[in-house]
Parts: sequence; structure tokens; C-alpha cells
Amino acid sequence: MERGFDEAKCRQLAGSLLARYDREGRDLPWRRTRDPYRIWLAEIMLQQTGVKTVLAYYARFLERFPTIQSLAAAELEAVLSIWQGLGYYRRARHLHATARQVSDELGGRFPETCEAMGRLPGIGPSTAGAILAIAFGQHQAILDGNVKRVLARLLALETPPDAPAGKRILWEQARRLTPRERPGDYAQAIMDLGATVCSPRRPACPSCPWQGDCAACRLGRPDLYPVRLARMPKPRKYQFQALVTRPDGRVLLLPNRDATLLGGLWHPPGDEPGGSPTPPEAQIVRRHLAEAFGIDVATPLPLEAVTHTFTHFHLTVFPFLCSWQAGEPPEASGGRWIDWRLDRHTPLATLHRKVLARLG
DNA sequence: AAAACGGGGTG
DNA sequence: CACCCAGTTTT
Repeated sequence: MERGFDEAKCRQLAGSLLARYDREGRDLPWRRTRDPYRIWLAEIMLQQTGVKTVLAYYARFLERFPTIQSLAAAELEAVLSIWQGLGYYRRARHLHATARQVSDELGGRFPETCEAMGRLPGIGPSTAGAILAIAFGQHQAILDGNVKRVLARLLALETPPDAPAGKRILWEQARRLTPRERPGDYAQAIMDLGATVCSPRRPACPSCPWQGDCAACRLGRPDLYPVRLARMPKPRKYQFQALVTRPDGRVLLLPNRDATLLGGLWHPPGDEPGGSPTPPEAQIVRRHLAEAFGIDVATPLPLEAVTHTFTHFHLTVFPFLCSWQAGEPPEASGGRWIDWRLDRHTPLATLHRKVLARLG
């Protein structure tokens, strides 16, 4: 299974890929710089989202935080406010932590070895390789989702790329194929190929510089690769959330201080997600607000349910409109009354924007 | 409604 | 190495 291409063939493959990239590669903002800060930021954003979505966030982020020092100096909440809607918020926290580490402990410069780079929060083997190759011109391989797909097809790999054996094989082949000349352009070129030509569903094999050497294409079924691991179905969970509104329209929101769970973002009060698929009685919601926050509301009014899919489960939220009558949240809860439509400083996850939108 | 995509962290 | 991470987009 470890078979691959000999050295001469690898050089030829890299050459034809680079030629395609030079001719037809997309012109993207992070390809117009060698600033490690800008390349790092792009790689982190691209871990989780397509190019189209990242473009808008990337421009806004750099406008607000043009240097790693400005990012390091910012409050986490300001970073999350720019990041909100992109999802996977832990990566924004890692981004902030790495900015502080590089700025405060490393003299503002990214480390230039794979080991040191990989110790920074949010940077693993593939992202480390990408930054080292693209920003510093080092001979380093990458193995992101695009590269996994391209190489799995090139080799007609029968092992799932996400299985330990598949990863080992693909990392080895990725290293063999990475040229000593222009390793950074090669990294961009193979990601570009995977995103545009060797796409997940309908690869455009006639446009591919590797068509003549691709085992999956020769078999006539490039779509059968990469072989997927079976996935566990996502469980469904349910919870209520109380939209406690003041006469002036402001809503009670609470900060999430749990470092691992949407840390730093805000949400309406509610119960823990659980297994019961029916909305609670209004009096349950009312009692929850009284007991947890000492807040008295008029009879909660059920609103249309909101469904949202997360990484590992589907969630249905039963929102309740609760008109505030008396009481203030205890200091320790950190609760704030927020005009969520106008507020620019209170970061919310997409789910909670959807729930608040039920207020009309 | 279901499937596919996605890379790093943690113990 | 197995499991986890408060999503999005396509079909």
C-alpha cells in the first residue's frame, strides 16, 4: 500500500501542478503577501470555512486587527465580535492566545520550526506546514482536506484518510510530492486543485494536470475516493430558552464563562440540553427565572421552535417570550440587558441569533 | 432530512 | 489512539 511515485515522477507531478497554478490559480488576498501574520490568519479561518465565506471575514478582521500586536492587545470579546457567525469559536480563542504568545514571549515573530509552531494553540501539523512553507519558504508538507482528497484519488487509496493508517500513508506521500523548489506555491497549488478541479462531488478530470497519473481517474470513478469512515448519527437534544424583555426592548443575556463551551460568547438563560422532545410548561420557565436569577416575569409565551445542527448533535430550542416585571440578575451571573439588534460588542453564536430573531 | 466536509485538542 | 469540539453547505 505504500507504493507511490519515484523521485523523478514526483518532480514531474509537482512541476505540472505548479504550471497549472501559475496559469489558472485563483487570485486570493492571502496569496499576495508573505506576512506570516496574514498567512496564519487565513489558514486558521480556512480550517473551518470555504473561501467564499472567509473572504469577507478576512478583510474585516485585518481592518480591525492589522498587526499581531493589535490582536494581542485586544480583549477576547472584541475578537469574538469580529468572529461571530464563523463558528468553531474555540479557534478564535486559540487565535487570540497565539497572538499574545507570539507578541509577548516570542518578540512578535512566529517560530520557524515545525515543533515550536505546532505548540502554538490552534496550530497542528498541517497548519504549521502551511505557514512554514508559504511564509518562510521551508520544505514542509501540508495535509488538509483538499490534499487528502487529491492524494486519495491519485493513489486510489482504499484506506480511509481519517483512519490512522490512512493518515500515515498520506503524510508520507504528501512529503514525497512536495518539491524543494517553491514549496509554498506548491502547498497553495494543491489546495487550489482540490478546491476547484478535484472537487468532492464532480471532479473535472479533463482539466487536471495529474489526470494521466491518477489511479482513481483511470478506474473511471474518482468520486469513489476518498473512502469514508462510517459516522455515528448525531443525537437530538432539546432545551428551552427564556427571552426576558424589558419595556425598552432590551433582553437579558448571560456570558458563557466555561472555557471549552462557547467560552466568551453570550446566550439567553435556559435549561441544559436534554432528551425530552416536548416544550416545557410556561410555569417551569417562570420558576426557573425566579429561582436562578430572582427575576419575576409575566406568564411566558411559547414562540416557534428553533433547530440548529452542531458538530456533534442536533439541537431544538423552545424559545419563550417573557415580559420582565421585577428583579435584577445577581452580580455573580454577569448578566446584561442588551439591545441585541444594535449592540456591536456582545458576541453571539449563530444559534442564539436565530433564537433572538423569534422576537420579530 | 441526510450526507459531506474539517483539523486540532485532550487524556 | 479514540473521542471531542455549541456548524455550514450541498444534495
